[in-house]
Amino acid sequence: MKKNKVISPFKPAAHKHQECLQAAIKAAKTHCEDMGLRLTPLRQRVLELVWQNHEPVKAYDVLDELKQGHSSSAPPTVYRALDFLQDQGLVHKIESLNAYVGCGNPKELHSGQFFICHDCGSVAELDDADISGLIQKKANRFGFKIDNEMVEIKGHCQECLESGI
Amino acid sequence: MKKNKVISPFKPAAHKHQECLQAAIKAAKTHCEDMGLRLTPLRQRVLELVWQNHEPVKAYDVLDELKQGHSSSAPPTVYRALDFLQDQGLVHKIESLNAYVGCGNPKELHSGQFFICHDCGSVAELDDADISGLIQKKANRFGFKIDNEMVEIKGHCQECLESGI
DNA sequence: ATAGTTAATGTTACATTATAACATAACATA
DNA sequence: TATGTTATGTTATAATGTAACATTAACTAT
Repeated sequence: MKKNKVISPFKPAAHKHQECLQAAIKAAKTHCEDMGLRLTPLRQRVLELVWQNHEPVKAYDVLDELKQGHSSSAPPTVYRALDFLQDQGLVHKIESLNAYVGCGNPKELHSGQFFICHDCGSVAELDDADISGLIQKKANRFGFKIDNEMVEIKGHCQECLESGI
Repeated sequence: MKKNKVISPFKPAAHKHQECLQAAIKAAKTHCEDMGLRLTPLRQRVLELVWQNHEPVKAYDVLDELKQGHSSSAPPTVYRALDFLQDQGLVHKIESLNAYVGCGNPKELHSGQFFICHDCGSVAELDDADISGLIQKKANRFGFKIDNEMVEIKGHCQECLESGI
Protein backbone atom coordinates (compact mmCIF):
# COMPACT_ATOMS: atom_id res chain seq x y z
CA MET A 1 0.00 0.00 0.00
CA LYS A 2 1.40 3.33 -1.03
CA LYS A 3 1.25 5.80 1.77
CA ASN A 4 1.17 9.08 -0.04
CA LYS A 5 -1.27 9.32 -2.83
CA VAL A 6 -2.55 11.93 -5.12
CA ILE A 7 -6.16 10.93 -4.95
CA SER A 8 -7.21 13.42 -7.50
CA PRO A 9 -4.82 15.62 -9.43
CA PHE A 10 -5.59 19.00 -10.96
CA LYS A 11 -7.32 18.86 -14.29
CA PRO A 12 -6.46 15.24 -14.94
CA ALA A 13 -4.58 15.28 -18.18
CA ALA A 14 -6.61 14.41 -21.22
CA HIS A 15 -9.00 12.33 -19.25
CA LYS A 16 -12.36 11.19 -20.43
CA HIS A 17 -14.54 12.35 -17.69
CA GLN A 18 -17.32 9.96 -18.52
CA GLU A 19 -15.03 7.07 -17.70
CA CYS A 20 -13.78 8.80 -14.63
CA LEU A 21 -17.33 9.21 -13.39
CA GLN A 22 -18.24 5.64 -14.26
CA ALA A 23 -15.30 4.39 -12.28
CA ALA A 24 -16.36 6.43 -9.28
CA ILE A 25 -19.90 5.11 -9.43
CA LYS A 26 -18.66 1.59 -9.76
CA ALA A 27 -16.33 2.01 -6.80
CA ALA A 28 -19.22 3.41 -4.81
CA LYS A 29 -21.46 0.48 -5.69
CA THR A 30 -18.80 -1.99 -4.69
CA HIS A 31 -18.09 -0.15 -1.48
CA CYS A 32 -21.74 -0.04 -0.48
CA GLU A 33 -22.26 -3.68 -1.31
CA ASP A 34 -19.25 -4.60 0.79
CA MET A 35 -20.60 -2.56 3.67
CA GLY A 36 -24.15 -3.81 3.34
CA LEU A 37 -25.41 -0.34 2.57
CA ARG A 38 -27.83 0.85 -0.04
CA LEU A 39 -26.64 3.12 -2.80
CA THR A 40 -30.20 4.04 -3.72
CA PRO A 41 -30.98 5.70 -7.06
CA LEU A 42 -31.28 9.01 -5.25
CA ARG A 43 -27.90 8.67 -3.59
CA GLN A 44 -26.30 7.51 -6.78
CA ARG A 45 -27.77 10.43 -8.66
CA VAL A 46 -26.41 12.89 -6.10
CA LEU A 47 -23.03 11.24 -6.32
CA GLU A 48 -23.09 11.57 -10.10
CA LEU A 49 -23.98 15.24 -9.84
CA VAL A 50 -21.12 15.90 -7.44
CA TRP A 51 -18.83 14.08 -9.82
CA GLN A 52 -19.82 16.07 -12.88
CA ASN A 53 -16.48 17.78 -12.76
CA HIS A 54 -13.44 18.06 -10.58
CA GLU A 55 -14.59 21.22 -8.91
CA PRO A 56 -16.42 21.57 -5.63
CA VAL A 57 -20.16 21.63 -6.11
CA LYS A 58 -22.68 23.45 -3.95
CA ALA A 59 -25.54 21.61 -2.29
CA TYR A 60 -28.17 23.88 -3.79
CA ASP A 61 -26.68 23.46 -7.24
CA VAL A 62 -26.99 19.72 -6.82
CA LEU A 63 -30.54 20.33 -5.68
CA ASP A 64 -31.39 22.37 -8.77
CA GLU A 65 -30.09 19.67 -11.05
CA LEU A 66 -31.66 16.92 -9.03
CA LYS A 67 -35.06 18.56 -9.38
CA GLN A 68 -34.93 18.22 -13.16
CA GLY A 69 -35.48 14.50 -12.96
CA HIS A 70 -36.86 14.23 -9.49
CA SER A 71 -39.31 16.99 -8.81
CA SER A 72 -39.95 16.08 -5.22
CA SER A 73 -36.43 17.03 -4.17
CA ALA A 74 -35.99 19.53 -1.39
CA PRO A 75 -33.00 20.62 0.67
CA PRO A 76 -33.19 17.66 3.04
CA THR A 77 -33.13 15.32 0.06
CA VAL A 78 -29.73 16.59 -0.96
CA TYR A 79 -28.25 17.05 2.49
CA ARG A 80 -29.24 13.55 3.54
CA ALA A 81 -27.69 12.03 0.45
CA LEU A 82 -24.54 14.12 0.93
CA ASP A 83 -24.35 13.07 4.57
CA PHE A 84 -24.57 9.46 3.56
CA LEU A 85 -21.93 9.87 0.89
CA GLN A 86 -19.65 11.74 3.26
CA ASP A 87 -19.99 9.07 5.91
CA GLN A 88 -18.87 6.54 3.33
CA GLY A 89 -15.96 8.67 2.15
CA LEU A 90 -17.51 8.93 -1.31
CA VAL A 91 -17.56 12.70 -1.19
CA HIS A 92 -15.73 15.22 0.94
CA LYS A 93 -17.00 18.55 2.08
CA ILE A 94 -14.69 21.50 1.50
CA GLU A 95 -15.48 23.47 4.62
CA SER A 96 -14.02 26.73 3.46
CA LEU A 97 -16.25 26.71 0.39
CA ASN A 98 -19.36 25.02 1.70
CA ALA A 99 -19.07 22.71 -1.24
CA TYR A 100 -18.57 19.07 -2.02
CA VAL A 101 -16.18 17.06 -4.16
CA GLY A 102 -16.26 13.47 -5.16
CA CYS A 103 -13.68 11.04 -3.89
CA GLY A 104 -12.69 7.95 -5.80
CA ASN A 105 -11.06 6.30 -2.84
CA PRO A 106 -13.78 5.20 -0.44
CA LYS A 107 -11.83 2.16 0.69
CA GLU A 108 -10.03 3.63 3.64
CA LEU A 109 -11.76 6.37 5.51
CA HIS A 110 -9.58 9.40 5.34
CA SER A 111 -9.76 13.14 5.59
CA GLY A 112 -7.47 14.13 2.77
CA GLN A 113 -5.69 17.36 2.09
CA PHE A 114 -7.20 19.66 -0.48
CA PHE A 115 -5.45 22.13 -2.71
CA ILE A 116 -7.88 24.59 -4.21
CA CYS A 117 -7.04 26.79 -7.16
CA HIS A 118 -8.50 30.28 -6.92
CA ASP A 119 -8.28 30.75 -10.66
CA CYS A 120 -9.82 27.66 -12.19
CA GLY A 121 -11.71 26.51 -9.11
CA SER A 122 -10.49 22.96 -9.35
CA VAL A 123 -9.34 20.91 -6.42
CA ALA A 124 -6.61 18.34 -5.94
CA GLU A 125 -6.89 15.86 -3.15
CA LEU A 126 -3.85 14.38 -1.50
CA ASP A 127 -3.91 11.70 1.08
CA ASP A 128 -0.47 12.31 2.38
CA ALA A 129 0.77 10.27 5.28
CA ASP A 130 3.65 12.67 5.91
CA ILE A 131 1.30 15.56 6.55
CA SER A 132 -1.09 13.49 8.62
CA GLY A 133 1.80 11.98 10.52
CA LEU A 134 3.36 15.31 11.32
CA ILE A 135 0.08 16.74 12.52
CA GLN A 136 -0.38 13.62 14.60
CA LYS A 137 3.08 14.04 16.10
CA LYS A 138 2.46 17.66 16.99
CA ALA A 139 -0.87 16.76 18.56
CA ASN A 140 0.74 14.06 20.64
CA ARG A 141 3.04 16.62 22.18
CA PHE A 142 0.19 18.20 24.03
CA GLY A 143 -1.86 15.09 24.51
CA PHE A 144 -4.45 15.86 21.89
CA LYS A 145 -6.32 12.89 20.42
CA ILE A 146 -7.32 13.49 16.82
CA ASP A 147 -10.68 12.46 15.46
CA ASN A 148 -10.58 14.28 12.21
CA GLU A 149 -8.25 16.54 10.31
CA MET A 150 -9.16 19.24 7.85
CA VAL A 151 -6.47 20.64 5.60
CA GLU A 152 -7.55 23.05 2.89
CA ILE A 153 -4.94 25.00 1.00
CA LYS A 154 -5.90 27.87 -1.28
CA GLY A 155 -3.72 29.18 -4.01
CA HIS A 156 -2.95 28.82 -7.69
CA CYS A 157 -2.35 25.61 -9.59
CA GLN A 158 0.58 25.20 -11.93
CA GLU A 159 -1.52 25.23 -15.04
CA CYS A 160 -3.16 28.54 -14.15
CA LEU A 161 0.16 30.06 -13.14
CA GLU A 162 1.68 29.06 -16.46
CA SER A 163 -1.21 30.29 -18.51
CA GLY A 164 -0.80 33.61 -16.69
CA ILE A 165 -4.42 34.42 -15.98
CA MET B 1 12.34 34.55 16.14
CA LYS B 2 11.03 31.23 17.31
CA LYS B 3 9.65 29.23 14.47
CA ASN B 4 7.15 27.01 16.17
CA LYS B 5 4.87 28.66 18.60
CA VAL B 6 1.90 27.73 20.62
CA ILE B 7 -0.04 30.88 20.06
CA SER B 8 -2.80 29.91 22.36
CA PRO B 9 -2.81 26.76 24.47
CA PHE B 10 -5.85 24.87 25.71
CA LYS B 11 -7.45 26.31 28.79
CA PRO B 12 -4.44 28.37 29.74
CA ALA B 13 -3.58 27.18 33.20
CA ALA B 14 -4.87 29.36 36.02
CA HIS B 15 -4.93 32.39 33.83
CA LYS B 16 -6.74 35.56 34.66
CA HIS B 17 -8.75 36.05 31.58
CA GLN B 18 -9.27 39.73 32.22
CA GLU B 19 -5.55 40.27 31.83
CA CYS B 20 -5.43 38.01 28.82
CA LEU B 21 -8.13 40.04 27.16
CA GLN B 22 -6.51 43.34 28.11
CA ALA B 23 -3.27 42.18 26.57
CA ALA B 24 -5.03 41.26 23.36
CA ILE B 25 -6.73 44.63 23.15
CA LYS B 26 -3.50 46.41 23.81
CA ALA B 27 -1.71 44.39 21.15
CA ALA B 28 -4.52 45.22 18.75
CA LYS B 29 -4.27 48.92 19.50
CA THR B 30 -0.55 48.92 18.98
CA HIS B 31 -0.86 46.94 15.79
CA CYS B 32 -3.47 49.27 14.34
CA GLU B 33 -1.49 52.35 15.28
CA ASP B 34 1.57 50.89 13.63
CA MET B 35 -0.39 50.19 10.52
CA GLY B 36 -2.18 53.51 10.47
CA LEU B 37 -5.54 51.83 10.87
CA ARG B 38 -8.45 52.71 13.09
CA LEU B 39 -9.46 50.35 15.85
CA THR B 40 -12.79 52.11 16.26
CA PRO B 41 -14.90 51.57 19.39
CA LEU B 42 -17.12 49.24 17.40
CA ARG B 43 -14.22 47.15 16.15
CA GLN B 44 -12.68 47.06 19.58
CA ARG B 45 -15.96 45.97 21.09
CA VAL B 46 -16.30 43.13 18.60
CA LEU B 47 -12.74 42.08 19.33
CA GLU B 48 -13.50 42.04 23.04
CA LEU B 49 -16.58 39.92 22.47
CA VAL B 50 -14.65 37.41 20.39
CA TRP B 51 -12.04 37.30 23.14
CA GLN B 52 -14.49 36.63 25.92
CA ASN B 53 -13.18 33.11 26.16
CA HIS B 54 -10.88 30.76 24.36
CA GLU B 55 -13.65 29.16 22.39
CA PRO B 56 -14.78 29.97 18.90
CA VAL B 57 -17.62 32.47 18.88
CA LYS B 58 -20.40 32.72 16.33
CA ALA B 59 -21.03 35.94 14.45
CA TYR B 60 -24.66 36.08 15.47
CA ASP B 61 -23.75 35.56 19.10
CA VAL B 62 -21.41 38.51 18.85
CA LEU B 63 -24.26 40.41 17.26
CA ASP B 64 -26.65 39.61 20.09
CA GLU B 65 -24.18 40.83 22.67
CA LEU B 66 -23.22 43.83 20.63
CA LYS B 67 -26.83 44.92 20.46
CA GLN B 68 -26.99 45.26 24.24
CA GLY B 69 -24.85 48.37 24.18
CA HIS B 70 -25.25 49.34 20.58
CA SER B 71 -28.81 48.93 19.47
CA SER B 72 -28.20 49.87 15.86
CA SER B 73 -26.16 46.76 15.23
CA ALA B 74 -27.15 44.50 12.38
CA PRO B 75 -25.44 41.60 10.64
CA PRO B 76 -23.27 43.81 8.44
CA THR B 77 -22.03 45.61 11.54
CA VAL B 78 -20.54 42.42 12.87
CA TYR B 79 -19.34 40.95 9.61
CA ARG B 80 -17.57 44.16 8.67
CA ALA B 81 -15.81 44.33 11.99
CA LEU B 82 -14.87 40.67 11.78
CA ASP B 83 -13.55 41.16 8.26
CA PHE B 84 -11.40 44.02 9.42
CA LEU B 85 -10.10 42.03 12.38
CA GLN B 86 -9.39 39.01 10.21
CA ASP B 87 -7.50 41.11 7.69
CA GLN B 88 -5.32 42.33 10.53
CA GLY B 89 -4.79 38.84 11.93
CA LEU B 90 -6.54 39.83 15.16
CA VAL B 91 -9.09 37.09 14.81
CA HIS B 92 -9.18 33.89 12.80
CA LYS B 93 -12.19 32.23 11.32
CA ILE B 94 -12.58 28.54 12.01
CA GLU B 95 -14.11 27.50 8.73
CA SER B 96 -15.36 24.14 9.88
CA LEU B 97 -17.37 25.79 12.65
CA ASN B 98 -18.34 29.08 11.06
CA ALA B 99 -16.94 30.72 14.14
CA TYR B 100 -14.22 33.10 15.15
CA VAL B 101 -11.40 33.08 17.69
CA GLY B 102 -9.15 35.82 18.91
CA CYS B 103 -5.48 35.80 18.08
CA GLY B 104 -2.91 37.49 20.28
CA ASN B 105 -0.26 37.47 17.63
CA PRO B 106 -1.19 40.02 14.98
CA LYS B 107 2.42 40.90 14.25
CA GLU B 108 3.10 38.47 11.48
CA LEU B 109 0.24 37.55 9.25
CA HIS B 110 -0.22 33.83 9.52
CA SER B 111 -2.82 31.18 9.08
CA GLY B 112 -2.20 29.03 12.11
CA GLN B 113 -3.20 25.49 12.84
CA PHE B 114 -6.17 24.95 15.08
CA PHE B 115 -6.83 22.06 17.41
CA ILE B 116 -10.44 21.99 18.51
CA CYS B 117 -11.68 19.95 21.45
CA HIS B 118 -15.08 18.36 20.87
CA ASP B 119 -15.68 18.08 24.59
CA CYS B 120 -14.89 21.48 26.04
CA GLY B 121 -15.10 23.41 22.79
CA SER B 122 -11.84 25.22 23.33
CA VAL B 123 -9.28 25.79 20.65
CA ALA B 124 -5.50 25.79 20.64
CA GLU B 125 -3.69 27.67 17.94
CA LEU B 126 -0.29 26.60 16.76
CA ASP B 127 1.81 28.47 14.29
CA ASP B 128 4.03 25.62 13.40
CA ALA B 129 6.66 26.10 10.76
CA ASP B 130 7.17 22.37 10.37
CA ILE B 131 3.58 21.83 9.34
CA SER B 132 3.54 24.88 7.09
CA GLY B 133 6.86 23.90 5.63
CA LEU B 134 5.80 20.38 4.85
CA ILE B 135 2.61 21.52 3.21
CA GLN B 136 4.65 24.01 1.23
CA LYS B 137 7.04 21.29 0.14
CA LYS B 138 4.22 19.03 -1.00
CA ALA B 139 2.61 21.89 -2.88
CA ASN B 140 5.87 22.67 -4.63
CA ARG B 141 5.96 19.17 -6.03
CA PHE B 142 3.04 19.90 -8.27
CA GLY B 143 3.74 23.54 -8.81
CA PHE B 144 1.01 24.86 -6.56
CA LYS B 145 1.51 28.36 -5.17
CA ILE B 146 -0.03 28.75 -1.75
CA ASP B 147 -1.92 31.85 -0.72
CA ASN B 148 -3.43 30.59 2.44
CA GLU B 149 -3.52 27.41 4.45
CA MET B 150 -6.27 26.16 6.70
CA VAL B 151 -5.58 23.40 9.15
CA GLU B 152 -8.35 22.54 11.57
CA ILE B 153 -8.00 19.44 13.67
CA LYS B 154 -10.90 18.11 15.71
CA GLY B 155 -10.53 15.79 18.64
CA HIS B 156 -10.14 15.71 22.39
CA CYS B 157 -7.77 17.75 24.47
CA GLN B 158 -5.64 16.19 27.16
CA GLU B 159 -7.57 17.76 29.99
CA CYS B 160 -10.88 16.39 28.77
CA LEU B 161 -9.39 12.96 28.10
CA GLU B 162 -8.02 12.85 31.61
CA SER B 163 -11.18 14.02 33.26
CA GLY B 164 -12.92 11.23 31.36
CA ILE B 165 -15.99 13.05 30.19
C1' DA C 1 -12.69 76.97 9.19
C1' DT C 2 -14.63 74.62 5.40
C1' DA C 3 -15.42 72.24 1.25
C1' DG C 4 -14.24 68.05 -0.78
C1' DT C 5 -12.93 63.29 -0.10
C1' DT C 6 -12.64 58.91 1.93
C1' DA C 7 -13.70 55.65 5.48
C1' DA C 8 -16.96 53.85 8.65
C1' DT C 9 -21.43 52.87 10.09
C1' DG C 10 -26.62 52.59 9.57
C1' DT C 11 -30.44 50.40 7.39
C1' DT C 12 -33.27 47.47 4.65
C1' DA C 13 -33.72 43.73 2.19
C1' DC C 14 -32.41 39.47 0.63
C1' DA C 15 -29.33 35.45 -0.65
C1' DT C 16 -27.27 31.25 0.78
C1' DT C 17 -26.62 27.28 3.61
C1' DA C 18 -28.60 23.98 6.63
C1' DT C 19 -31.81 21.57 9.89
C1' DA C 20 -36.13 20.29 12.68
C1' DA C 21 -40.08 17.78 12.78
C1' DC C 22 -43.32 14.95 11.34
C1' DA C 23 -45.65 12.15 7.45
C1' DT C 24 -45.35 8.60 4.08
C1' DA C 25 -43.30 4.99 1.39
C1' DA C 26 -40.04 1.19 0.53
C1' DC C 27 -37.60 -2.62 2.16
C1' DA C 28 -36.42 -6.55 5.21
C1' DT C 29 -37.65 -10.44 7.65
C1' DA C 30 -40.05 -13.12 11.04
C1' DT D 1 -48.88 -10.38 6.26
C1' DA D 2 -47.62 -8.00 10.21
C1' DT D 3 -43.81 -5.49 12.02
C1' DG D 4 -39.82 -2.84 12.55
C1' DT D 5 -36.41 -0.24 10.19
C1' DT D 6 -34.54 2.67 6.72
C1' DA D 7 -35.28 6.02 3.19
C1' DT D 8 -37.76 9.67 1.24
C1' DG D 9 -41.42 13.41 1.08
C1' DT D 10 -42.99 17.74 2.83
C1' DT D 11 -43.36 22.01 5.22
C1' DA D 12 -41.41 25.24 7.72
C1' DT D 13 -37.79 27.69 9.67
C1' DA D 14 -33.08 28.36 11.56
C1' DA D 15 -28.43 29.89 10.82
C1' DT D 16 -25.03 32.21 8.15
C1' DG D 17 -23.68 35.82 5.13
C1' DT D 18 -24.03 39.77 1.54
C1' DA D 19 -25.83 43.58 -1.70
C1' DA D 20 -26.98 48.07 -2.12
C1' DC D 21 -27.68 52.42 -0.90
C1' DA D 22 -28.08 56.22 2.89
C1' DT D 23 -25.88 58.66 6.48
C1' DT D 24 -22.33 60.07 9.52
C1' DA D 25 -17.65 60.71 11.04
C1' DA D 26 -12.85 61.53 10.08
C1' DC D 27 -9.22 63.14 7.27
C1' DT D 28 -7.03 66.44 3.83
C1' DA D 29 -5.86 70.37 1.55
C1' DT D 30 -6.52 74.53 0.94
